[in-house]
Amino acid sequence: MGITERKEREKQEMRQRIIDAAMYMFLEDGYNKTSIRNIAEKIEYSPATVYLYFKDKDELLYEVQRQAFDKLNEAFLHEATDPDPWKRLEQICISYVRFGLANEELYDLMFIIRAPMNVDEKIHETNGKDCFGYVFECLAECIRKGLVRFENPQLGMLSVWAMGHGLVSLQVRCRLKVLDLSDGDVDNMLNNAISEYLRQIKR
Amino acid sequence: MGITERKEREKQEMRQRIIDAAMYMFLEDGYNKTSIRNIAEKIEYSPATVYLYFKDKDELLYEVQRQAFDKLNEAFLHEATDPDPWKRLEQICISYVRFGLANEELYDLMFIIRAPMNVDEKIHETNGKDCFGYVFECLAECIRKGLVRFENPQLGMLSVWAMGHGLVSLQVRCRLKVLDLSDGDVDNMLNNAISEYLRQIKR
DNA sequence: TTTATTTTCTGAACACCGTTCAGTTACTTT
DNA sequence: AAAGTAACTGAACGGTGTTCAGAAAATAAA
Repeated sequence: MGITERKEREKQEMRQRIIDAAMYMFLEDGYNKTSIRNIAEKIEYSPATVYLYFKDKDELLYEVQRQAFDKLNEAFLHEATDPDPWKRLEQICISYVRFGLANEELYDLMFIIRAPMNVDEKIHETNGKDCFGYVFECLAECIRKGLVRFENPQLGMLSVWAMGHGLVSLQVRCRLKVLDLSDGDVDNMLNNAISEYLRQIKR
Repeated sequence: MGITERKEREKQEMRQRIIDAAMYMFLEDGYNKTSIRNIAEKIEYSPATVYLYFKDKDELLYEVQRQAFDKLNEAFLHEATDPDPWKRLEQICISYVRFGLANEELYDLMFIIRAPMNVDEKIHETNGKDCFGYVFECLAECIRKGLVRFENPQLGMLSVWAMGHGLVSLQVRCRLKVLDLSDGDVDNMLNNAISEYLRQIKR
């Protein structure tokens, strides 16, 4: 009988509607300023209903995060496709920084926010794994072909990621104001910094 | 008459007592989990009293942050004193990362947390300015003496800072779990990453 | 010393938050 | 139509940052 299937489908649809509303609100106001009540209001349900589909706010955030990582992965698959691994690495770095600066709230809940990483150990084995793998594979190939001044791919990965994340997160959290630059100059500076770094790690 | 002076002194003492309690609680439980009520309880005053000395929670955080930056500056003045600017830069980087990893909650409210940077534009002109200046001066000297593969001191500053901050903040916010390393290995990896980076920017 | 004034402090409240649960409503099965 | 199940909600709990009228304490004036 198709009735249970329809029910299941409806359940998933409801779940997705909540996720979409959460995504919308998180992007609009950020994670902390968005309440379950806000999300419930947006989909015209009671706040309690949200808890029939998600254990708590963190689990909801986790689902939004998953979709955010899909979005970053998509960016990689569109903007970082050069067959030459070194050029691809360059594209990845530029793509990563661009993504972070263009989607500050999304970047925040992917890489900065505290919450969801404490939910469950196994979350790290899924969320963001594709993105990580894509970069790691590229970097490993660069190392194998001697295109880069790293020997250990894990160490290289850490270094590249730290630079990208450092640039984005300092900007996203307004710490670059001490540099006393105009808005356009900051963007330039960030791009220059990533280019400079790439030049430095190139063999 | 010394009575107004004593009053003023007492007011400052009270202020400091609140700051100390806040610092203690922030370090213990982090900024978000610490409430004004907790802080008030610690000093055995009513929550409302806190608001006689601080406009809001952010202003209180701002004062704690100021003392945190003093602490980092002290670390620099103790651990990064080599007369050779390049060696001093190395010491600064190592000192910075060590400080971040050893004082996660402090690092959090200095460089990661969102709140206090929105309080007032002029805050950035004071908090952390000393630390920033210390690093900047050192880097500028390195550039003047051609010890480093940078030309623009601002760009170099951004790069060095981004790397240091990237390493610390990824670790502090548990994003390095994807690397699948044991705790000791992470520490090693972070140290190696900073050494590797220094090698790469050295002329 | 007693009264008046100023300073310091607090209890209670406001509007929010995440979360739970008894009880209502809507749907499905008999 | 009645019984049973699934979906939903109103109201509450204990928490949050913050405000404010009024109590308490310290100082000044009489």
